Amino acid sequence: MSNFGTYNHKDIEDRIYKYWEKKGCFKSKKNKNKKYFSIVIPPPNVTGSLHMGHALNNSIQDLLIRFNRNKGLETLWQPGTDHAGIATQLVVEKQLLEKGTSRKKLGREKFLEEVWKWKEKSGNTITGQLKKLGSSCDWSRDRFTMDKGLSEAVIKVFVDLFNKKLIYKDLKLTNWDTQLQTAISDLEVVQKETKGKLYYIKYKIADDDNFITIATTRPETMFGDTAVAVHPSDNRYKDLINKNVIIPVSNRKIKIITDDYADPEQGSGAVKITPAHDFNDYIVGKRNSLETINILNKDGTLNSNVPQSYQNIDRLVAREKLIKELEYLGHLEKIEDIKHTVPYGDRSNTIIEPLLTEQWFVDAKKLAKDAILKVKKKKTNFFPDNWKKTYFQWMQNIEPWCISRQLWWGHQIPAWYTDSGEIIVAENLNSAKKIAKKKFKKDVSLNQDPDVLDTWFSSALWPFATLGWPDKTYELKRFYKTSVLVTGFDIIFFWVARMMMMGLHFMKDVPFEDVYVHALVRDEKGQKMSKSKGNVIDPLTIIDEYGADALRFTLISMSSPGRDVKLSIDRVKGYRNFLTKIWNTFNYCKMNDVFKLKKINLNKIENPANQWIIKTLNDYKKKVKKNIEDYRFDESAKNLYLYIWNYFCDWYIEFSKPLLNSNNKKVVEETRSILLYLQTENLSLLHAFIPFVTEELWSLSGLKNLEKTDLVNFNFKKDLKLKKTDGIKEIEFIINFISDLRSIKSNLNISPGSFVNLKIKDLPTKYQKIIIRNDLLVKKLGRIGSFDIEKQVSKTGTVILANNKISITFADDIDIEKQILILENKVKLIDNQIKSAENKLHNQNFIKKAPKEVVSKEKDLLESNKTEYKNLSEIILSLK
RNA sequence: GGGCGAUUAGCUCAGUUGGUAGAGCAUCUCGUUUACACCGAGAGGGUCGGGAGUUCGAGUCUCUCAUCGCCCACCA
Repeated sequence: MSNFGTYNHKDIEDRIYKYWEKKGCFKSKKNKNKKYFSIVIPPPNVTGSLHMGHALNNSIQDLLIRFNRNKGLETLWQPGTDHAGIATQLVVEKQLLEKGTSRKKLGREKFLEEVWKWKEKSGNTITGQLKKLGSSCDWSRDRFTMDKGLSEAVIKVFVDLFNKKLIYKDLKLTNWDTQLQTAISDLEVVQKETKGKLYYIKYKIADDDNFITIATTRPETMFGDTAVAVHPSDNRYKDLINKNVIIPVSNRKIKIITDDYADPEQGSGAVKITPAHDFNDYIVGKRNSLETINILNKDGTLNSNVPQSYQNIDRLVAREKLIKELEYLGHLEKIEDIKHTVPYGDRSNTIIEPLLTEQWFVDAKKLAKDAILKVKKKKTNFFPDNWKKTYFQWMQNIEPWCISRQLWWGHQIPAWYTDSGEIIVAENLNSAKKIAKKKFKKDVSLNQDPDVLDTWFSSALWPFATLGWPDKTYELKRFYKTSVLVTGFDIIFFWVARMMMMGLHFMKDVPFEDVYVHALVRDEKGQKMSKSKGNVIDPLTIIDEYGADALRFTLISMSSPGRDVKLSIDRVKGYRNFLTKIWNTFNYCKMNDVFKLKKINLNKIENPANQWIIKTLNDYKKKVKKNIEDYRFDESAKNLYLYIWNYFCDWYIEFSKPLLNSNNKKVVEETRSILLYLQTENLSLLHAFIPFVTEELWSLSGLKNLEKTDLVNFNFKKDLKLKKTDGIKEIEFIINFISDLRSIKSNLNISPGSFVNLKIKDLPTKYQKIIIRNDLLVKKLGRIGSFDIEKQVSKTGTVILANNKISITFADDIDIEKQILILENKVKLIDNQIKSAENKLHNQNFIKKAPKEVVSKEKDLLESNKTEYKNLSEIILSLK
């Protein structure tokens, strides 16, 4: 076959991935270079499936990993998945419900068996999808937050922090999800703006006929009231202080107290205090030694602390019932419509209740100190930099982290209780027993805490636990701290901050040097993708239609710092076209026997075009590499695209055609070698962005045999140093010349394909020589029949080419009028520029204060503009 | 209430110490020439959200206003 056919990603991607995996191409290869490069993957939910956010996140990571692998560094991309406690438990519970059974019916042990089954069944989905994307993780090191090693690490960390009093158990008001019936952390609560009602309720003063009015959005909690507070300086209520009021319906007596918390401006100025069901009231209650009365069951129904007729009714139903009764009893003063925010659980999407429960907490404030300090000292850097502000703001105001969850799926808390309620924390039952025996001097029966840990607790250990901690493995020594963490901003608090705290505490070093924070992927209109809106673009659909390479290149080129990625299919299509273009350059090379060469033979490069393309390649290679190192992936993709399409394809391949066709054997051989070299370089530079198509072309073209390695494990070549550079400027001139000529032809409505004859006047000898030396290129690309250098200029076709007057003899009739018009417009533009430059140069302040280079540049510009103005004016005159 | 960000061509976005505004897509015109029509050549299109200031000079720095987005906190 004379070429490689057409690019079709479907024939390539899966096959190539299997090849890489089978050959173990992603395993890190030990070397003595001090530098290394490592990334731990943000573990996706084990039962999840790939969405655009993952696709972006992993495209970037793979770009970095492959790039550094090609740089020859010892490289590790540590993969793994997360057990996603709540999410996974919910999924399995839903399945059980469909089967007519439930978690509770099965019991803990059986239920966990079901979850493990589901994990085994669906756990490979996300991994398979990451592979489809081309992710070059070292899968032989695949980890799971609930695997044996990680579970042991989790337990060890818990015990250690407990012993250092950085983990403790406390009875506190915590966010309670009444549907999932578990505590959740502050971060898992989302505040939603809601339309609500503000109820004004009259409480009767005891031993008096007067009333005091309190305002509340949650009247049902009045059964838990233990005081009414007014501001000490609020004269309206001066006489009522320390009097008792009677809670309607329940008829319980509570006291009117003073507290600064009561705001005279809000509501009626008197506020009910319900310490067991409101975070502010809880503090007020503590301050005033008030009783706390819990009125809620774990499922959100009212408990036995409320009047009988309200017991076991859901709080929201009870609210309606109570309002009716209050109205009937004459205690309801008025109802106002208000907007306020209501806390919702991020998983269950139900209203969260503050509830007094015993939970386990991490003393985050202490751990945060070092985590703040190390970022201030730039031991870890954020990209873009301003995310560190967000990080600081949160870390400096950090609250105790509630880590216990009343779930079954997760790491069970390694705490045991004696019958008398003593707590023993140990790594397992046996050591707990030993500790207990020592402590109590006898065998005692122990029951393990039924709760599990927040999933983020195990995720926080990810950067060192996956590398083998607490064992002192080679990988832990070699790859911690990791080079960079690639993540979305939505989990800076959930994950990044906590990894910093844990990493610093247990490893005494930051978990990553850099944190690259990427944006959210939105649809092309900038809307968040969501199932309900129906605007979700599934990466797998895109991969199927356009290929993973096209998707990767799109996402990378669109990820500019600090901006959301607005994904459009058109963009993907455009980059798929780019891949086809690359493919076709290989067909071109194949047709010209480039790949028959046994080796690249380049010493002194003689031909100007060949010198020029090597210079261009070197320039862009430098740019692209720097862009990647600066985390400017958008720029790197842009420069690569520009180099390949606009320089390599549009100019160099076109130049190479007449060169390969020439009779000069030396030129032909040199050009072939250059093409072979360029394609080697092109593929190696492109590989990290678009691994599949590049690896395929590498092998098809025979570069694999020539370089004796797969592209994935190829090390970048050193730049080819040019020994002769005299041709570079020549080609720059020729490109200008040809561009101008094409533009003129188009302006004159001359068909781009037709040949013209040129007569050149006033052309400095320097340029004459350039044109003569490169006449093959000029003639071919400029579609020029002949050119003569002469003194006489025919009136009809004088134009400016590359700043020189040149007359053209055209075969066809030409539209002189149009050309005159265009030239006149150009003259106007130049005239404006001349005026502006003259103004500047007449300005003494400019001359004095502007840097010399700027002034001299301005002078040069003025001169060249004046020349062009003169030339153009003459030509216009001659044409008329 | 506190913080962060955005506003540049019809659309999506670049524009890194202040020095004559760029790309891709879309549009229009022309075109089959050693790869590629998923292509080539050319062209049109912007008072850089409004206002003020600093400066010889502002898309870029400062202030202010407007609109939009996000995060945190509060909410009787």
